[in-house]
Amino acid sequence: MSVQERKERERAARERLIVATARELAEQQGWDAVTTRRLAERIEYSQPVLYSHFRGKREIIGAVALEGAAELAVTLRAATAGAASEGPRARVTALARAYLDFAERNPAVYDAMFQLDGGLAFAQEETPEALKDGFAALLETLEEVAGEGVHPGLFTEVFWASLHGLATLTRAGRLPAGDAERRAELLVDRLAVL
Amino acid sequence: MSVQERKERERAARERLIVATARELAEQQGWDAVTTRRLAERIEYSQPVLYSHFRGKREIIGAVALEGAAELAVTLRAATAGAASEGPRARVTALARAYLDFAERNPAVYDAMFQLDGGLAFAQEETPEALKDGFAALLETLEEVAGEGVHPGLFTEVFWASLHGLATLTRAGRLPAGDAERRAELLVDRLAVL
DNA sequence: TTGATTGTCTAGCGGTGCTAGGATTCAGGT
DNA sequence: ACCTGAATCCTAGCACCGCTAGACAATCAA
Repeated sequence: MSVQERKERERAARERLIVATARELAEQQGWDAVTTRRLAERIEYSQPVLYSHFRGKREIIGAVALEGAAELAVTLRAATAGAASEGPRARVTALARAYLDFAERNPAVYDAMFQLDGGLAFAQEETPEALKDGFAALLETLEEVAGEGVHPGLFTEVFWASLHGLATLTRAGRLPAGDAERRAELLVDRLAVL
Repeated sequence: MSVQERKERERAARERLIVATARELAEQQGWDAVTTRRLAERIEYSQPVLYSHFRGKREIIGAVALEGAAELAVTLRAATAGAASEGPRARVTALARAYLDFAERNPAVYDAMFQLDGGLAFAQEETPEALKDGFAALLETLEEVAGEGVHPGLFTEVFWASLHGLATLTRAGRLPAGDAERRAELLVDRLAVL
């Protein structure tokens, strides 16, 4: 029994290594640079080993996305908890800032989650828990500022989409980088009902 | 002279053919299916011909993006002009609807403009006119609902980013498809100052 | 010790964007 | 009408991609 368990541990460790290496490489040089060859070389195994853990590159992206979603949820909750005693407005501002900050600091992970195809299901039954939890973290803070007669889930979707638009357009150079903070403020001011 | 002119006309026609074919292929089967080989085959020339018109695939995407930007500007102006006499609120709603509708109807073109790398400059001096004009079309309608003391350009950026977020997340399956209309309404309600 | 199972690798397939260099066509001068 | 040089276009090939078949070595059960 113990031998099997050790093997399973080693296998799990290698899988974590693959995901961590893919993420690292993507953050360093972009997802285009994450090829199966390079990835295999970095983990010091041959290419086919990757396929004994994941169906393909897309599933590796998906794994990075899940990891990122869990981190994002933690980050958002920490940010709103930090502003817990300062009223709803401060909480929402902190939430928006934390979200945009996460997207800026982890562009490759953010892409894996929301831009690339990681083969994950969204907004459905079979959506992975980590993703649902990320959305839940948003909802927890936003439901109190949704406004009367507005469905909190719907409001969260709109708020999230707006943040997502800001994050992606800013990072893709479609919006001037300097005014990011002012845009976020304006968004919070208008969307949140205080 | 006339010979040279004819050649130049033919060359321009072929360039239009390349862009139109790339766009068509992208809308039919996605940008992944737009390979230099397939594209060359469809226009009935060999691959290297593409490179006598464009530096590479990225520039072809850029050309499609410019075409799309011009169309988007026309579409948006037509939509707001159609609601010209119905007050600012109707105009903004028409604008938002037209934008989201464009993104939904022309996903490949929309991707070329805002998701993919077409090698274009944004929000800068050397930004192509078509892109500036697209932004101008948004601004024309939105500046009157920016609210007092809010810079119209900044407000337009925020509004645009929000629409962009809705468009991309919806199309990528990250948001449930059914409630698109309600989300758009909520967004307009909150952002526009009437 | 043997035989089967598991794990890993080498080698290779069909595809990608892109380009060097040769063949062909054609305009313009004699 | 013919030659010549330039412009045009294509064949063939490079290095790389994601992915996989099949050989080989290591490990375990009997």
